[in-house]
Amino acid sequence: MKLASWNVNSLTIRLPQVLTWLQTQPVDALALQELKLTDDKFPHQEFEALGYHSVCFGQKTYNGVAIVSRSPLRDVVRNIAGFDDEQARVIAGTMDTEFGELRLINGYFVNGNAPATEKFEYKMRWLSGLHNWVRQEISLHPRLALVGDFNIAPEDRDSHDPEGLRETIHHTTEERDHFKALLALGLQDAYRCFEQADKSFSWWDYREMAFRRNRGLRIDHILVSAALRDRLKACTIDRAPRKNERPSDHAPVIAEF
DNA sequence: ATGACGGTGTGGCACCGA
Repeated sequence: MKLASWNVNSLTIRLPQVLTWLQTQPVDALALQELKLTDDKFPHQEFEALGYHSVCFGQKTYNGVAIVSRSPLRDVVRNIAGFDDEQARVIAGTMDTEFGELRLINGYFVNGNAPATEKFEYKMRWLSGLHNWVRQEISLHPRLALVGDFNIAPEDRDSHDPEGLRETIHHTTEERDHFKALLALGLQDAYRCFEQADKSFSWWDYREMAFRRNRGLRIDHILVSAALRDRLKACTIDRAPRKNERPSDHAPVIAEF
C-alpha cells in the first residue's frame, strides 16, 4: 500500500502532471495541497477515469487540499475541529487498506512569512489547534498518518543552509518545537525511519536555479502512528516531477507499507 | 538586495508563497 503527499501549487496548472505521475506511480492515496481552486472546479472525473475517488476542500486563489484514493473515504472532516479557520488547509478521512482502517489527515500548514509577524502568530495558533485535534484523532484511530506541506524544516539537516537561515521562517525553534510536539503524540517522521541521502529536500525555490543546485528544504512530511510504523517499508521523495517543464516547486513524498 | 520565479486575480500591476 502506497501513500503520497504533494503540494502541486495550483491543480489547475498541474493537473496533467498529476495525472501522468499517478500513472507512473500508482499510489493508493494521494494527498494534494495548494489546489488554488474552488470545489466546483475540482476535476473529480479526471481522477475517476484513472480509478480514483476524490474529496476536496478548496477555496479561491489560495490554499485548498484534497485526497485522491483507490478506496472511497468516509468520515471526511474539513479543517481542524475546534479551530476556527477562514482558510481551507485540512482535509481528513478514513479509508480501508489491506491492514484495516487508516485515518489520513492532509494539511497545508501555514507558511508564516517571518517570525514576529501576524502570519507567524497565526501559524503558531494553527499548529496548537492542529496538535489538540490530532491528539484526539490518534486516540480514536490507532492507524493514523498526518501528511502534507508542513512548512517546517524539522532539523538542520533538512535545510540546504541551516546556519545562514537559522531562526528564519521554517527554521525557527518555535516551529521545530511544534513539530516535536506532534511527534510526541506518538507519531514518527516516516522519511527518517530509513537511511537517506544527505541533502534530501522536498522543496526548491523557483529562483536562482535552486533545484539544479539542490538548494532546498525538506518541509513536506509523512508522519505515522506506532501501529503504522510497524507496517512501514520505505519512504522516498520523488524528484522526477520537479524536472518537468513548469513544475511545482515541491516534490511528492511517498510512503510504502 | 525592497531582487530573483511562478500562480492568481486583476489590470497594465499587487499579493503571496517559502
